[in-house]
Amino acid sequence: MTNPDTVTVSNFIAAIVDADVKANKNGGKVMTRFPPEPNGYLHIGHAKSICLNFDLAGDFNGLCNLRFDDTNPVKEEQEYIDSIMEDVKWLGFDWEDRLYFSSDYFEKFYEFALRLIRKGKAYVDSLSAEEIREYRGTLTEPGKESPYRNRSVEENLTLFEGMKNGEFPDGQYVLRAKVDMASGNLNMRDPVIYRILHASHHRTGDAWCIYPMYDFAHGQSDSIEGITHSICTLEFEDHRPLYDWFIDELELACHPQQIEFARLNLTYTIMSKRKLVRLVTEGYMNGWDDPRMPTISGLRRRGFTPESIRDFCDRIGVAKKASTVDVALLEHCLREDLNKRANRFMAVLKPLKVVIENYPEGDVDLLDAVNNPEDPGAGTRKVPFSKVLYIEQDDFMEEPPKKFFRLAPGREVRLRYGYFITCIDVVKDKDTGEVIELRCTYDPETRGGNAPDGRKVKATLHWVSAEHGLQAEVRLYSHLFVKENPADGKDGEDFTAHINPDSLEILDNCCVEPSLGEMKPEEICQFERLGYFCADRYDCTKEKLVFNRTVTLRDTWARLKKKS
RNA sequence: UGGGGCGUCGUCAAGCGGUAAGACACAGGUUUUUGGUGCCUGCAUUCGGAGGUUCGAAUCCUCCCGCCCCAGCCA
Repeated sequence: MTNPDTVTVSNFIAAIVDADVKANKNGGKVMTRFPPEPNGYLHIGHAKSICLNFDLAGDFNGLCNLRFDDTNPVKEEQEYIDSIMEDVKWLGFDWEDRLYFSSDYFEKFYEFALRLIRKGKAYVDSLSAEEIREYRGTLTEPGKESPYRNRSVEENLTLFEGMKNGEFPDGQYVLRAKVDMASGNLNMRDPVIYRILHASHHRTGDAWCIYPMYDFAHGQSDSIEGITHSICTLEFEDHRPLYDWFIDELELACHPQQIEFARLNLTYTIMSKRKLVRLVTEGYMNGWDDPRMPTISGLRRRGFTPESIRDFCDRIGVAKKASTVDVALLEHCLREDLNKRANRFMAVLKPLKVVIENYPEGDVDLLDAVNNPEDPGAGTRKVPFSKVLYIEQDDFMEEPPKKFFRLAPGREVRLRYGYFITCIDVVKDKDTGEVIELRCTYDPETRGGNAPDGRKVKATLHWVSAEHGLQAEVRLYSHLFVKENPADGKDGEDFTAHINPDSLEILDNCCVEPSLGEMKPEEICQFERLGYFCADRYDCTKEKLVFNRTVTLRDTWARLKKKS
């Protein structure tokens, strides 16, 4: 809880709230809400909204509710409610006892509708959906009033009750607000506020067969909960006049202020729920929590920390300009967090066998390794060294280019925490010519990694003792799409055409140092020189180690290579 | 051609009439037993454009241009 006087107003919404608090609007109280529809999983765009709403409340001594906007039973499911609650909690936010559902207010909404009908501000329409569309007019032409617009209050009441009592099939009637068919704002052209839906609701079961539309539920829900600032995304800006109209016509005591901000877009991914659902149902992804998904559960499984996501949401800011944030910023926030907290280990993803010819057969040397150079408190561990090791295939080149510092024939390098070794011979497969083994010598004087004579090497390689290493599966993830904005469709292609065929590479013959055998599901770590990884939340067991690559380390060598 | 918004560095984003913050990215340098990290340096004479007001304009006015959203009985 922060003292409002010391709050740094970090965006235009906070500025509005700050001014309202200082002017003692709403008695100086602040109440916000995060209002997801349970029709899909939360993604990082929602995280922006969650952080905004909870932080706004937190910064101004207020509270933030979690409210499910569950007015459309045909699209909503309990599974989504469960996942949403889990994700919000995981992100680090707490709605305490303020878990609400729009469906809890169905009775009240019904009363509100009655009130409108009695005021002559709502009517039951017999027009079909197509007819309503035709009567609505176009962007440039005004709409026409429905012939049923002036039914008597009594007839409206009778019909609406009939709708409620299930006397009519879906689509037979709708209840519409009587606003203005000539408005330039389409939302004001007598919007439908109740439709007949003989569908079972995940919470109210079959109690209702009429359901309110978003516009007739959202603002009223806000009002009922005493929300002071109703934060939503830009596409609802056109709905604000309607939002205000309902609250005014219903003469509700609490009139929340709707404020809109631009939703988050990220490069190389998509954020639309409709598209995300397709990735899942059409089998492009292995579920909503596939580590390539921008969903909260996907990012979590990928190895992201809640702290890094919150930091990201802080840094991107809040404004009204439609924008696309470079995913590199998200990755930067991630690396910054992981660098401080991830313990380091050695893991060889694509093993190349190295035999140290002058190392005694059967000897094992337990070397000291630092767990996290950024955190002395993380301590040290022992790493076994022996005659036969694995190094990374990428760390050897038979004919090294100018700037390649790693191992090559005749060259000396350091094995991290181990010894200096020199490559004296290369063994190749007779048929394919592929390098299958390196013969090296080591310098016993360099134990730990320093030469007493002060001689330097240009590279330090990670390695794992063949005899002691553990076999592991490693899943290498990269950007889901090859195109910066897969959804722009300007090339006439469906967004699925831009899925990165290499977004997942599974390596099942990796060799990792013994201490990694202790990793618990979801535990994060760094594989030195490679990246940050986590033990897969579901698949990693003692018997079968499975690691997900969360993000690579910044790799200046890779960039150099790419340039040339 | 209706209504509602938005245009400040490659990408986000401060700025609110007194002479363009910051972050990411990028480019150099430095440190380093991770080509990681850290540290240092550089990176908008200019704010979509054109006029105008003013001693002074990204900030005020006018016109123009561009982009986004809206014609679900979705949210």
